[in-house]
Amino acid sequence: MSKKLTSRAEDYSKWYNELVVKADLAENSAVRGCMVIKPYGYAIWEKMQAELDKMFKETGHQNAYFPLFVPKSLFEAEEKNAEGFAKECAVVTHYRLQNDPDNPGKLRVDPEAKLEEELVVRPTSEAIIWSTFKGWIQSYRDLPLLINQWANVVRWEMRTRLFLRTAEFLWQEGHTAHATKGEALKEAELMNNVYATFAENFMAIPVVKGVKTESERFAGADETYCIEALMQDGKALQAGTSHFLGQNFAKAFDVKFTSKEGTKDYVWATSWGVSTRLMGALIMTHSDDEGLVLPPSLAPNQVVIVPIYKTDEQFEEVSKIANLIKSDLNAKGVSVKYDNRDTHRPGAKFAQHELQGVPLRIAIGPKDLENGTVEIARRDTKTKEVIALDNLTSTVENLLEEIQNSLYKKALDYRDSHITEVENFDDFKNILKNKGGFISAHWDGTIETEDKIKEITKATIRCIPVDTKEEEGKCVFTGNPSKRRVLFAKAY
RNA sequence: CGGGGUGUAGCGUAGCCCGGUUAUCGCGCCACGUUUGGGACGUGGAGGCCGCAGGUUCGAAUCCUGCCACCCCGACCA
Repeated sequence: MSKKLTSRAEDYSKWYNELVVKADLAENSAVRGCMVIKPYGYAIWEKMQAELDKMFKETGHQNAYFPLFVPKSLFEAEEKNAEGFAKECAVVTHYRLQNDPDNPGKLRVDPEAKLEEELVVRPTSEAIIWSTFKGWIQSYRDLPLLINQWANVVRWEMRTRLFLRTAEFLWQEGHTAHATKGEALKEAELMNNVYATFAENFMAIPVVKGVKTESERFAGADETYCIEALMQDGKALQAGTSHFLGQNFAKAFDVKFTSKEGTKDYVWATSWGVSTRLMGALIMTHSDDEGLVLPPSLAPNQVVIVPIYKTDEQFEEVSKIANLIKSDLNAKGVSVKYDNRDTHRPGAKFAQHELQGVPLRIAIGPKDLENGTVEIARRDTKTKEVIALDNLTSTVENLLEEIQNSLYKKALDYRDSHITEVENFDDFKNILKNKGGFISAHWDGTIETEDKIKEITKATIRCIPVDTKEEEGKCVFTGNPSKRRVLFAKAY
C-alpha cells in the first residue's frame, strides 16, 4: 500500500475508499457487501451513539430490543412498506445444515429442515415492532409510547461502499405511538430537529432540514422529514430521516386504543433513524488529502502527545512532562493519547495521527525541555506553534473549541456557497455539471416532472426545505406555476 | 440481470500472447546494529496448492474446457 493518499481532485471516490481503509476505520469483509468496522472507526461510532442516545433519553425515549427476524406474514402486513423493501430482503428458509453425502467434509442445507414460514432478516423493524406494540397499547394511558432500538439491519444492495451503503449496517430506529395526529407529527419533526442539532453541534456538519417529495418518501410513511448534507464533491447525502407514519401501521397491525371518552381509534405512529452512514458523512465533510479530519467532539483521542528523544534519559524526562500534561488535560475532560511507542519514529507518528484525524498534536523534545515549551499542531489548519508549558491546558481547551467551530464554519461556508438558485433548465444543467451542490429551483409539484428531471440530469429533489418562504414562481422544467423552491442535487 | 475486466506471499504487482533453470519486484513482516524535531538506513531472514476442478503435453502460472469469486460501468437503493 502506498503511503500517500489519492488526492480528492484526482479521484474523489478513490480518495474516500483509501481513506477509510488507511485511517483504519473499516475494511471489506469476507461477506459480499458487508464491512468490518475496525476499533478506531467503531470508537467514533460509539461517540455518536453515546451522544444520540443521551439526546433520545432527554426527549423521553427508552431503549428496547426486537428480533432480527420477521416472519414473512408480519412483514407483508403493511403493503407499501413490504413492497418498498421486498427486493432487497435476505430471507431465512432453513434452520439446519448436514454433512453432504456427495461431498465429504462439506455441509449442505438439510432439505428436511425447511421452515414452515420464511423469516425475513429485518431491513427495518416497523413490522415486528408494531406487531409487538399491539400487545402494549390498550388505553390512552399507554400513550405516547416512545421506543428506540440500536440494531443492525440488512438491505441486499447491488452496489456497496464502506459506510455509505453496505448490505448490513448499524443504526438506531425510533418507533413511537401517539393518541393524535398532531402529536405524532410533532414527534417526527422533533426527532428530525434532534438529528439536525446533533449533526451541526456534534459532527460539525451543516444540514438542510426538509420534507421528502412523495416519490422519495419512506415506504409506508405519510410524510418523511430529513436532514440533507452536502459533501465536498458537490453531491448530497441524506444523513437522517424521520417519518410520520399516519395510521398505516396501526391499521395493518390493528393497534387501537380507548380514549378518555371511551371511543376506540387507531394510534398514530412515527419512526426515525440514523445509521453508520453518518460515518461516511463525517469523512466526506471534513477530511482532506492528508487524511481524516475529526471534530474534537467525535475524536477518540482529542490530543496526541509525541515524544522526541535520543537517549533513554531524554525519553524519561519527556515522558514525565507528557504524563503531567495528560493528567491535567484528562482532569478537564480532554482525551489524550501519549504515543510512547519506541518502535516508530516521530515522523511516522505524525503522519499516522494526521491520517487518523487527531485534532491536536503536542510534540515534546530536548529543545522543549530546555525552554519549558511544547510544539502544538492543529490538524484542521495544519498550523504549528511553540507555546509555553504554563498555560497549555487552557490553550488546548480553547483550541479544541475553536477547531470544532471552525470546522463547522468551513463546512457551512462551502455548503452555503453551493446552494444556487436557478430559473431555467439550461442553467440547471449547467450548474449541476460545472459546480454541483444544491440547486434551489421552482418545481410544479408533479411526480412526472421530478422523474423527467431525474432521467435527464440524474439529480433528484433532496427535500422541500422547511424554512423556505412561499414565493410565486415558474417550474424550472415545465414553466407551470409553483409556490416554493425545492432543493435538487445529485445524491449518494 | 446486461456489458467489460481481474484472480500470482498479508497488500500491490512482473511473468501469460510465444509452455522449459530455484516464479519477479516493491511495501509490509521477523532478527541484529546504527538511528529518532515530518513517513529512517544497512545486513540477514521468513513467507507461494500461481482462484478451484478437469484436460492437452515429456513438462502448465503460461494453452483448452468447466466452475467459483471479486472489481468496474448500467438498472436498484439510506
